[in-house]
Order: sequence, then structure tokens, then C-alpha cells
Amino acid sequence: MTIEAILKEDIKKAIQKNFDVAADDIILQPTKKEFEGFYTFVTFSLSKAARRAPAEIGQMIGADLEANSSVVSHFNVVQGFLNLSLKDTTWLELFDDIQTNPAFGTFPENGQSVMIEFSSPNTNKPLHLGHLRNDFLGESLAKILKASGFDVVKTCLVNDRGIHICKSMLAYKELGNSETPASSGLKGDHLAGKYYVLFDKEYKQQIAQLISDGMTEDLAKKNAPWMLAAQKLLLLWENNDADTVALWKKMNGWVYEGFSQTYNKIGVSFDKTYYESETYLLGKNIIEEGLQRGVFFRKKDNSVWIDLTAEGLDEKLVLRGDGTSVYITQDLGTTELKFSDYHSNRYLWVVGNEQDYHFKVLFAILKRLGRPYAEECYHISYGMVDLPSGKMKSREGTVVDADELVDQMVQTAADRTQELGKIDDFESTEAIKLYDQLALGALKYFLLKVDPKKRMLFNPEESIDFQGHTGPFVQYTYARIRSIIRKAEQAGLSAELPSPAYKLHQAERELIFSLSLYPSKVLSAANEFAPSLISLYVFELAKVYNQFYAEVSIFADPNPEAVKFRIALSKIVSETIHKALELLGIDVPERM
RNA sequence: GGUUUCGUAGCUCAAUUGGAUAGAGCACCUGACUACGGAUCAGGAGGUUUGGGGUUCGAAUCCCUACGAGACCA
Repeated sequence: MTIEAILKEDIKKAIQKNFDVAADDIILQPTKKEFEGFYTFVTFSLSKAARRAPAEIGQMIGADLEANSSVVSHFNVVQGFLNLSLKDTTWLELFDDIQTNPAFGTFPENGQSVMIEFSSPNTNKPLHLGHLRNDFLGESLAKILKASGFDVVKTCLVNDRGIHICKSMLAYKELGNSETPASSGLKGDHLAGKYYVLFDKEYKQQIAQLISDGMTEDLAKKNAPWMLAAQKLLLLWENNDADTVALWKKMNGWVYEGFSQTYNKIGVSFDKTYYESETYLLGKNIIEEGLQRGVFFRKKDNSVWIDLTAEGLDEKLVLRGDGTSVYITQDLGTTELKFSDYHSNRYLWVVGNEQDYHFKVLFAILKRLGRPYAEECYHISYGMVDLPSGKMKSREGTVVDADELVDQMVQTAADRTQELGKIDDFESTEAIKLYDQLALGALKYFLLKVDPKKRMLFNPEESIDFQGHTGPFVQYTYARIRSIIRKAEQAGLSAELPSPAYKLHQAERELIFSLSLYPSKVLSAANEFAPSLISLYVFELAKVYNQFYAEVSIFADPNPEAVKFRIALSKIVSETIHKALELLGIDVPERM
């Protein structure tokens, strides 16, 4: 039983005994820093039932706990807030529980499986900053869910077909001169992206030309020669034209090579990749099934719809009049495919909040169709990443390229580290590894510290900061503790729990308290799909340790019990930082 | 136009889901055992939580309204 559970139980008893009131679930909150105590119970809501003033209730419960609870040492009451302090023996027991539990913060398998889809790039351009938030969220959530007991399958749905792909293919056919990644020295995804941009440039000129020849803008957009050619290419592709398919395969192959380099660098991987080219025809049979069962209806123009007004949504097209699919058709098919492949208990999609409506519709349709997995589908909707200059617009060239960004971060990490000159004895491979750890630590932390649901601003100058609320701050705390542990080992000092009579320093109590919060943070992060909870926690833990470090002396304390205890505390803090950062996909350096 | 999300210190974000005098980091001032790693720590200043109403013991949080921003649907 956790301390919190014991406290709740004791408070419940005290309420029952003193006021003859059956208390429902007791809620405890951490005591604010300006007051003494660690756990606070708020008594206002009891006031009516107990027919006493909140402060009086606090006094009575507090006195009862002080006398009878096995864990409470003393208390104070401020207005309706009862603040509780624990016995030192309780703190030591609590720490011992943490210390002796190698699985601290990870939960046993719960028998549930979950599939999480994320990243899902288009193969017509390289990854950018927006993908990074998605990738880091997905990768981190997968780890958090695993730690909380789920069996996790990571998937990626690659958008590898469609008109946008044909655009870059067309531009390449027209202007490519057989250029390859090898001949140009460009990464494959960047090469494909280059032709996508070239298409857009030429296309715009063609539109302008047609307009100046007297055509309306709408018509010009539809009739520009390159647009017509791209659409023709799409038809050829759909009809399996050998040359077209060959070009498509060649260019996509380059892109995949480029993507895998990037994923590798940033530590992202998938258990299963789906390709839209293999799934885009799925779903039509589901439409047929739904029509027969009366879930969908056909309009005069032969298009198929569903009426979701009862769910507060609109009528939604699910199949065009000419029998071709829309996005939702494909998603119905792909979800069915996932289910038949894995039979997972839950399905998650990490997709930007611009698609909130799309997913509401998708899930509503799945429910109408009575799919067994319909109730366990979740859209992990995250906010867009803005720049100080405003939104990222690929057409306006304001996107932040992922590869460039990572390279810049690595360079900055190298510069900072060399300025400080603490690792001048490192081999160059060690140094390079460290720069990567710091660069990605900073970047991942920056993107994961904000509540995923919220839109966030990416300020390039702040993101490369290594001080304050950053990944490297936490990494630094870890490295410093590791240095202490090494020193302790050299001195032959072991990590040991002191005798029950040991009088704890306040900084030690705060450290144990902070440590004890970790498992519940893992669970909340999993329940709320919010890695930010782990980010905020690990930063707080690092701060508490740094305060402890500044306030007490570890090796110089005259009491040998204190020395060994503080080594033990340090060790567990370093391990917890390690675990927490791991959940964020961030590496820890031994020295920096 | 319809639907929807949001608005917190100069800037970037928190606030245990309705609880205490709204907290951190950055930036700005002031300080820290000459070695347990200063990429650190301690302190100062900085707020009518966009404005206005309401609900109650209590509101950044819930309801209404105005303004502002984003997204989606045509």
C-alpha cells in the first residue's frame, strides 16, 4: 500500500469516527511550498455534512491522525487546509520500498494491446519540424504505454501515392536529367522535395500565363498543362503503367532511404509500416456492407453518404458518384486491416488537430457499423507548431527542415561543450555521441514539455538553449550524479539505508517525496496521452536534487550514516531521471 | 456564414481537473563555502489570468457575452 493510500484510509476513518459521516473518495494534494507539510487535505466540502467550520474539522482530523495514524508525525491547519507531515521512519520505509524495487515506475503487463499510428509522412517532401513533434510524441507515448503495462505496436501509414506524388514525378520527368541522390549529393527525400517545389513553381507560372490570356483563375488552375499532365500520370499509375510505376518506385525508394536516415538519427522506429498504395482501394467493401445494412444511403448522383446529424455532425460523403474513394473510405479500410492483422484492444492515431473533425466522423461511422474496436479508438490530437514569424507554410518556404534543424542543434551542442572544455579528454567518437545526445535531448525536451493538445511556438533561439527548463539541464544533473557515484565507488563507500533513529534533513525528505511521485506520473501520462507530464516531472526532480546538492554535503558530512544514505538517494535519483528521460526518448550522458 | 479550439509575467510554458498569497524557465538586477562538476544554487523585480456579467464557502478552470487568434466544413 502506498503512503497516499494509507493516509486516505486513515483520514476516512477519522472522519467517520469524529463526525459520523461516510466520506467518499478522499482527495489529497501536495502541500504548497510556503506551508509546512507534504500532503494536504481540503476540508471545505465536509463543512455541511459535519456541521462545523472547515478549520475546526481540520484540527480534529489532524489531532486524530497525529495520535492514531502510523505514518503522520504532525500537522497544521490553515483555514480549511489540513497539512500533514510524515514520520522520519515512514520516509525511510518509503525510500526503501523505492530502492528495493527494480521495476519502480513500470507496471506489470495488463494483458491489453494497443496500436499507435504516428509520423505518417508523404513521400513528396522531407520531414519538417511538424513531423518532429508528431514523431517524438508517438515514440514517447509508445514507451509510456509500455511502461504502464500495455503491449504496444507502433505503426506508420505512408502516404506514397496520389496527385502530390505525381507532381514531383512529372517535374522530375521534365527537368530531372536523370539526376539521382548519388549524382546530386542530395538526400533522397530532399531530392524528391526539390522536384515537388519545381512543379509548384512552373505550375504557378502556367496559371499566370493562362490568366493573362484571359482565362479565369479557377479554370486556369484546372487547365494548366502540368496539372493535366500530373493527373494523366495518376491515371497511368492507377492502371499500372510499367514506366510510370517504375519511376514511382525509383523515386519513392530514394525517399525511403532518406527517411530511414532521419528516423535512425532521431531514434524513431516502427513495428509495422502500411503503404497507402496498398490500402487505398480498401474500404469499398465496407461501404457496400453499410449500404446493405442501411447505415449509408445513396444519392441521385450515385454518391454514398452517411447522416451523422444525430451525433451532432453533418452528412458525410463516403464514396464519390464515380465510385472512387475519399479519405474516410480508405481509413475505414485501413482500420479494418489493422484489426485483422493485430486484433489490438485499442487504436491510437497521433495526428494534428486540424483533423479533429475527420476523426470524429471516422469513429462515429465505426460505431454505426458496430465494429468491435469502435469504442477503443482514440485520436491523439496535437497542436500545430508555429514559428515566431507565424505559421509554417511549405509553399512559402517557411518550413523548418528536420535534418537541417538537427544538424544545427548538434553544431550548437558541440560549440557549447567545447567552450566549457570539460571533456577535452574524450575520443572523437565519444564526443560526437555526446553532441548527438545533447542536441536531441534539447530538441526532444523542447517539443515534449508542452501539453500535446496545445499549439506551441518554436523559437529557434530558445530551443537551442541548454540552461533552465531544458533537456540538457536534466542531463547535466544526471551526469553530475554519476560523477558522485563514481567517486563513491572509488572510495569504497556503499549506498545504505540509515538506522531508524536517523534524523532526516528537510532536503532529503523533499527528495524522497519527489521520487515517490514518479509511478503515478507514468500512469497519468499514459491515461492522458501526455508525455509532457513526464517532462515536467523529471525537470522538477532534477531541480529538487540540485537544491539538495547545494544544501547538504554528501562526502563531508561527519555522520557516516548520512554519507551512505545520501549516496543511496543520489543513486536512485539518477536511475529515476534515466528512466523518465528514456520514456521521452532522451539519452543520458555519463559526462558532459 | 456554420462548427470547433484557444487567450495566464516582456517572452515560452505550469497550475494536481473548482481550492491557499496564480507558479517555473528565459531575459533583467543582486549574491554564492577557491574544489562532492558554476551547463549549478540562493535572492529581487515582474499579474485586474483579454474585457464585462453570472453560478458558490471559493473561479485561470464552469455558464453567458463582447473582442482577438487558430483550425475544420463548404
